[in-house]
Amino acid sequence: MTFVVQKCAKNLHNLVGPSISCALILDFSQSCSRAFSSCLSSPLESSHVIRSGYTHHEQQFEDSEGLSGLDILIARVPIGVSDNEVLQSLLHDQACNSIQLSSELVNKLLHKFKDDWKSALGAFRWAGSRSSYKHTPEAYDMLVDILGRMKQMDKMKALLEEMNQYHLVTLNTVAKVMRRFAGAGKWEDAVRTFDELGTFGLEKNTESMNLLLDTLCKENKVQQAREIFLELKSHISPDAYTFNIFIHGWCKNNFGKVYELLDEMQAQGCPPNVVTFTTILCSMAKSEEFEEAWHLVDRMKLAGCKPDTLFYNSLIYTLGRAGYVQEAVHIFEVEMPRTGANPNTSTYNSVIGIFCHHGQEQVALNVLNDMEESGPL
DNA sequence: TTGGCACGCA
Repeated sequence: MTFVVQKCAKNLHNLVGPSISCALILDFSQSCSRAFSSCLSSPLESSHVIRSGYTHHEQQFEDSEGLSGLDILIARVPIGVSDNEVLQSLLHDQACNSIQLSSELVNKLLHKFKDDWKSALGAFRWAGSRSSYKHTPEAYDMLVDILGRMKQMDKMKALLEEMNQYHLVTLNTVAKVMRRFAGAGKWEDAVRTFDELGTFGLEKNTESMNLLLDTLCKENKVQQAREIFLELKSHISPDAYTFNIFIHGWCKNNFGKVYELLDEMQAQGCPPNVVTFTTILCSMAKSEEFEEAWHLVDRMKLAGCKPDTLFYNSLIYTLGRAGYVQEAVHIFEVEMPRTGANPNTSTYNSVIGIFCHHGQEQVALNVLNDMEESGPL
């Protein structure tokens, strides 16, 4: 929701100037808030709502008891001390120890401290020490992610071992651990984690292999991913996901390899699908390789691959960037309805952006009106 | 488990 509001705010600002757009933005974002009020239950979205100034929604959808408990806890966590000091401080705090804990409250607490691993870990240990409370697997996963993001790799590994003792490690946990290792420049540790999957009671199969390969490719270790894949492929068969992960990886630095892989996919009986083509098209548009992009679109048509909304979004964006306004509009107004691909928020935003960029403010406003009346909200 | 969005900030 916040994205829609911000984007529309920007578009409106461009269209009608700051003073008028403020009123429109307020009105529009409030209608968005109402439309999305039923979705406002996660901590992330709630905090966005507060920042936007719509505190009444927050209060409406929070458990009032939970909120006050959360407020007390946050206020009682000392700043700038070790995780153990946080734990000790909370243990000796009467107000905290009379709070009724719930998994929702603990999740919100961890979310609040997502950028402060000492507070997160201290508060997590305190909650876990309460006799009537047992941590959920989700809370463990959140803490794993926080520690990894803050580059506390040893603490993250220790927590993983602790989870393993309680049989709480899932593929989701391992995925977070591998991503955080790779993000910290320790891709070998990510591979090691995959190798040790069996010790967590998990299987090395196509799904878990894809997770590892995706992690490596997203960290620009495509060549390493490729070598690992060549070793694994005799035991684990690849699928369309596997190939598209590599397509994405090579798209960031090597179109030659992308074309090689397209041929390989065909040869291996795993032909390129709409995800494959969308990935490549996006990448070509970003590097302004428009001629290549049109060839790719032709290739997709020849392959009989059915376009979907995300593909059209990418195509509209590409046409817009190449200056083909009429062609982009044609896709939006004719091709998408014809093929039954429903426009989503991004589709509208792209079209509005193209008109704004070409000085056609009134047309952009008309599209915005359509969006409010019959759009994807 | 594959294709995502936008913003502001440093």
